[in-house]
Amino acid sequence: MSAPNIPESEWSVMEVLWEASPQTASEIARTLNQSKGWAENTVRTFLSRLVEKGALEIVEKPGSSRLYAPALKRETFVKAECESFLERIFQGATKPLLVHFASNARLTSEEVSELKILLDQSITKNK
Amino acid sequence: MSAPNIPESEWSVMEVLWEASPQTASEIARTLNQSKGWAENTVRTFLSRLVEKGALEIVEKPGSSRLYAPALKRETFVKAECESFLERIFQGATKPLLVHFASNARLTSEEVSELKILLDQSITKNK
DNA sequence: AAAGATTTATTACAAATGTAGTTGGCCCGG
DNA sequence: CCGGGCCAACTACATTTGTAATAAATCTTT
Repeated sequence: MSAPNIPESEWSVMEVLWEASPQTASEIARTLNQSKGWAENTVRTFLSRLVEKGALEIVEKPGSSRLYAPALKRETFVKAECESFLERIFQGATKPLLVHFASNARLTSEEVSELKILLDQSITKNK
Repeated sequence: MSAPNIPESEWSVMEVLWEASPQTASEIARTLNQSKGWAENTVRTFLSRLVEKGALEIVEKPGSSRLYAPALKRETFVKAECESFLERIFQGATKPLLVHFASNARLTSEEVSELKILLDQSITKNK
């Protein structure tokens, strides 16, 4: 099961749960009311949609409110989003993307060193 | 005027015009029919929507078909898309983004050298 | 000028997204 | 046992996106 496609507002809901889970709907709603000003029912709608899409799981707690938790790791979603972004904007070519972001980055020299190591490792580990 | 938000299919239309412009609707439609299988009217719909959004300009040619051309450079759109992506997925932090893509990249050593130079330049040019 | 071809404009319509409101149960404190 | 609250389910409704079809205007060619 790969990561389903998730629109922006639902993504915000996921973030809350990746931060801490499981949580009840009203906990999540409270958080998002603060950060986004969304009404409780709005959040509940997003929760349902996310469950339908298989992005969230419900933990039924007999006798008390349900708990929601991510069905997939953030990693997985990030990977999917990155791929589609790369495809969409840079025609799948990683280098121009790196050029773009590297040109606009503000990095410390430690960060740069770290990235250089990664780059070296990425040298044609093409076989 | 910053870049309007453009959905995926409209983006494809833009790509055609960034490749070569100006072009008539039917030329564009022919191209996209080949690459995407879209009907001529579909393409014409996207063209109108893009004009409304201010992403395309019409060059009226008295006595012959109109020509369409991008109102903004691809660059500008790419920049906007990149920013929102960075924000959305990496909370605005460029380094993790670079790490992600660098880790998955397949690059030649020339490309790596080039990128290293860019990285060096990005070292705290913070003042 | 009439018919056909081509362009442009208008309209359609379903699915997805953003943003809730309303209704029906169930539990708790009087 | 009754009224409030909270939770879950269902319904609502405007916009945007994807995907055109149809109608109207225009140009072109006998």
